[in-house]
Amino acid sequence: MGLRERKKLKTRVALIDAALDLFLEQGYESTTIDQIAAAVDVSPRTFFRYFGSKEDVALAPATDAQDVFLSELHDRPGTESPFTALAQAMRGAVALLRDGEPEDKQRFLKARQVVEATPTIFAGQMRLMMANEQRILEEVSRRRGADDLRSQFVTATFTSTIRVGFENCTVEELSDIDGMSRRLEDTFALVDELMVAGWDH
Amino acid sequence: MGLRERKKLKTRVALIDAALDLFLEQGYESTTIDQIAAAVDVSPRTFFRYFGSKEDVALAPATDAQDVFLSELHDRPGTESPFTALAQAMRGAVALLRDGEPEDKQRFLKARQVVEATPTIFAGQMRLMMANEQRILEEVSRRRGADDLRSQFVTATFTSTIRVGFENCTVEELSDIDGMSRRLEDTFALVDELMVAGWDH
DNA sequence: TAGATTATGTCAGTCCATGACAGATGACAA
DNA sequence: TTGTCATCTGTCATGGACTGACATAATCTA
Repeated sequence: MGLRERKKLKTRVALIDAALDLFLEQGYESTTIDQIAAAVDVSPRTFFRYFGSKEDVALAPATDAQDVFLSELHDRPGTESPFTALAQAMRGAVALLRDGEPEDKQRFLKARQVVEATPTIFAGQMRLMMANEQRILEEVSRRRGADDLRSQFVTATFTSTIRVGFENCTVEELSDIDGMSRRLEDTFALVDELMVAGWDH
Repeated sequence: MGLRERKKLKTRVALIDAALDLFLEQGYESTTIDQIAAAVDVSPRTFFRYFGSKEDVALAPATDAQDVFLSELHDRPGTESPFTALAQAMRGAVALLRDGEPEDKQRFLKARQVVEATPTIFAGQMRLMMANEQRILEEVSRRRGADDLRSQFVTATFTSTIRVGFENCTVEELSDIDGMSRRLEDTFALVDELMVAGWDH
C-alpha cells in the first residue's frame, strides 16, 4: 500500500473520529462541517471528497460494520437454513468487533451513541439497513430457492430482530459489546420460540 | 370553521398537491421550494410556515395516514389479541382510504410513488414508522400487560409486515388500493402460518 | 528527474432553513 | 359599521450544507 493510499485512510479515520467527538460533545445539528474540517486541519471542501454528506460521516462505522456482516454471510456454509446463516453471520461480525482493535470498538460504540441521540441519523441508519436488506434478500432467496413473499418475510424478520436487539439498550449496554451480544441472543431465542419449526425453509 | 381556518387548510393541500406533482414530474432533488411556492402563489417563507422541511411536504399524506391508523387502533375492542387489533386497525385505515374522497386517494398514491422513487424520502418514511412504532408499542404492551422484549418483537413484526406488504409493489399495484389491500392480506396470512399459536399473547 | 495522476485548497454559487420585522387580513366586540 | 386585536403573510438578511471549476501541491511512475 502506497503512501498516498495510507494518507487517505488516515485522513478518513481522523475525520470520523473528530466528527464523532464533536457530535457527542455539542450535538450533531450544532456541529458544522467547518469545525470538523478544522479539527483535522483540512479544508471543508476536502471533507466532501471523503464523505458525501454530514450524515455519511456519522454513519461510516455502521456502513463498515454492514460490510463485515455481508462478508461473514458470504462465508456461511450452504447447508444452513436462511435464518440460521443470518444469525451466525451476525454473531461472527460481533465477534470480529469484540476481538478487533480497541480503537475500532470505541469508534463503533461512539457512532451508536450518536445514532441513538439524533433522529436524523437514526433515520439514515434505517435507510442503510433497507439498502442492506436488498442484498440479504438475495441471499435468503438463493438459499430457499424461491424469490417470493416468504423470502421477504424471513429477511424482514431478521432485520427486525437485529433492530430490536440493538435498540433501547441502556447506556451501560451501549458501551459494552458483550451487553449487546447478550441482548442479541435473547432476541434470537425469542424468534426460535415464537416461530413454527422450519419457518425459514 | 372560520374563513381563516378554511384558507389555511386549502393552502396546505394546494402546497402538497403542487409539491407532489413537481416531484413526480422533475424529481424531488431538482425541485426547489421556490418552485413549489410559486405554483401556489405563496412566498417561500410561507411554505416553511406550513411544513418544517421539504421532506415533510412529501411525507404529509403518510403522516396523515398514520394518524388515521392510530385512531382506528384506539377504537379496537380490548378483547382482541395485540396483533389482531393491529391488523384490524390497518384494514380499517385502508378501508377508510378506499371509501374516501377520490382526491385523497390520488394524493396518497402519488405520495407513495414519490417515496418509492426517492431514497431520502424513503428514509424519512422509515423515521415516521419508527416514531409511530413507539406508540404502537405502548398499545401492545397495554394489551399484553407487559412491557418487555416480546412486546417489542410483536410490534416490530407488525411494522415489518406492513413494510413488506406495501413494498416492492408493481406500478399497477401502486396505483391501486385494492392491489395493496390484497398484498397486505397475503402477508397477514403468512404471519398466521409461520408463527406459533398465541405468539402475540 | 520529468511528466502523468491524483489529492487538496480557494472561490463562487445554489439551495434549504430560520429569525426579525412590517404590512395585510380575518376575527370579534361595541 | 368600525375599531381593535390576533394571526397570517411577505420581505429581508443570515447561516450552513453542498457542488462545480480551476489552480496548486503532493504522490506516483517510467
